[in-house]
Amino acid sequence: MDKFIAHILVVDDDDGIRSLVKRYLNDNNFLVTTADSAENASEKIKIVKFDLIVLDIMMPGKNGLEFIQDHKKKMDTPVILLTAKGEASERVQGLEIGADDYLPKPFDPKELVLRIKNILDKTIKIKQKRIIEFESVKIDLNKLLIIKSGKEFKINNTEKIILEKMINTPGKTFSREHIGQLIELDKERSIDVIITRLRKKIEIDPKNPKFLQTIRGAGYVLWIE
Amino acid sequence: MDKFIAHILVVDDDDGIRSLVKRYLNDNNFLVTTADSAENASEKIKIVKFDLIVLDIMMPGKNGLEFIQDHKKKMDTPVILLTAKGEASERVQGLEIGADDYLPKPFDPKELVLRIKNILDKTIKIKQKRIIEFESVKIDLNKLLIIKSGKEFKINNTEKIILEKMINTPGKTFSREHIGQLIELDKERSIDVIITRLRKKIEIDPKNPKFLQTIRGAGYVLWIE
DNA sequence: CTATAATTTAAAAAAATTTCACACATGGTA
DNA sequence: TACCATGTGTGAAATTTTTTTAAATTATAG
Repeated sequence: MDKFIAHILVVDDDDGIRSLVKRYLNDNNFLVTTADSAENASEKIKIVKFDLIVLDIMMPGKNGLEFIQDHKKKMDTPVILLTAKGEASERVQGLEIGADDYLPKPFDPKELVLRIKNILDKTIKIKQKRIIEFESVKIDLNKLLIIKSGKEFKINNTEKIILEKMINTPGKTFSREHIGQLIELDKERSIDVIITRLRKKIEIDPKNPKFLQTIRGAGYVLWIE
Repeated sequence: MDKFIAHILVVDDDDGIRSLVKRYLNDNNFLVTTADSAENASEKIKIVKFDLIVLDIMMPGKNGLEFIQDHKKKMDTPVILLTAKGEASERVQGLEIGADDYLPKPFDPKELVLRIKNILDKTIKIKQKRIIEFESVKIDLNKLLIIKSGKEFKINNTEKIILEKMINTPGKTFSREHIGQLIELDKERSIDVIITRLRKKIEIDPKNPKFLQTIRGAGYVLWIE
C-alpha cells in the first residue's frame, strides 16, 4: 500500500492540542496543516483541498458546528469533530449536520488516527494500481494473473507482493535486501530465482529482460512504458 | 426493500439504561431484545441472528471487550460500544478489536439511533449479497445451490458459512485458522479438503482454480468480479 | 584478456497443498 | 432395530510449489 499521503486540516484554538495532534499525525505519515479558528480554517480550505478535517467544536468566534454549516454544502471533505466530554447534544447536532464522526475529549491520539484511517478508507479509495498493461503484457494483481500475448500465467503470493511494490514505484531500484524484507527471505540467491521466474512470466524475451531489469550491484527495477 | 425491521440486541447490566434504550429503539421501529450480561448475550446470539448489538463495556462478569473477542471471529454482526466517559483507552481497544462504533455515556438516545441507522445502512446492503453470478457460475446461498454451466450442486452448511464470508469480502485472504474458527474445525488438512470439494462445485476447471485460489502460506481467497 | 565478482540457471531439497481412501456419523427406510 | 445411502472429517500418500544449493554464465575492472 504505497504512499498516498492524506492531507489533514486540524482546527483548534488550543495551541497545546493543535501541536500535539499535529505532531502525532505527522508521525503517522499524514501531511498536516493547522488553523486556530474557524475563520482561519475557512481561508485555508479555499486554497487547499484537504482530504479530511479535524475540527474542535468549542472555539471562540465561530464554533465548529457553524463552520460545518457554512461549508458542508459545497464541501465533500469528511469532518471529525472534537467534542468536550458530555456534550451529547452537540454531538447529535454535529452528526445531523453532517459530520462524519466525532471524538470526545479527552482522547487518545491513537484513537484519532484509527478514526481518520477508517474514514479515509471509506472516502478515498486509496487508489492503487492493481491492473497494469504494457505492450502485450497485462498484470492483474486482483486475479493474480499475468496475460502475456494471450497466454495466462498465475502469480503467486511472493510475486504478488513484489509486483505490488514495483508497480507502484516503477523506475525505482529495489535491492535484494529490500525485496528480501518484503517477502521474508534472506538468501540473496533465492531472490534471484524469484526474479527469474517472474521474468518468464512477464518478459516477452525472458533472457533479455526489458521490463524487469537487473541493476548490477544494486538490485532490480521494473520499467514499464 | 420494503420494511426491513432490524433486530437489535442491547446488552447492559444497568436496568435503567436497558429499558430506556429498549423503549427508545422500539419507538424508532427496531425490534429489540435485551441481555443483562455478556454471558446472557452469548446465549442469545446462539439462538437468534441479530442485525446489530449495542454493548456496554463495563459489566460485572465478562465485560464488553471480552464479549467481542469471544465472538468477533465467527460473527459479522456490527457492534456499537457504550463507554463510560473518559474511557479513551478502552475505546481504542474496542475499535482495534473490531467494534464498529462506540458511544460515550452519557448519550442522547437520539444519537444512538443515528449511529445505528448509519451502521445498518452500511452493513445491510452487504449482508444482502446472497446470490452472485460470475462467468457461467451462479451461487445462491438462499437455495443452497450452485449452478455451474447448467449443472446443479448442493451447498452444505459448512460451505455456506465459508461462502457467506468470502462472498462479502472478495479479495480478502482467509487463513486456514480463520476458516477453521468459522466452521469449528481445527485440523488444517480438513480445511483443504473442504476447499477442494468446494472447488469441484464452483470452478470450471477445479484443478486450475480461478475463483477460489490458494495463497500459499496464507490461506485462500475468493475472486469474483 | 584475464581474474573476479555478480547474476542466472538447473537441479536437489524442503515445504505446503491436494487428493485419496477410509472411517465415522447421521438420517431415512424397511 | 438393522440396513443402507449419504455426507463429512481424518491421516497419509501423492503432487505441486517454493527455496536452497551449487554449477554455469555473464559482466566488469584492471
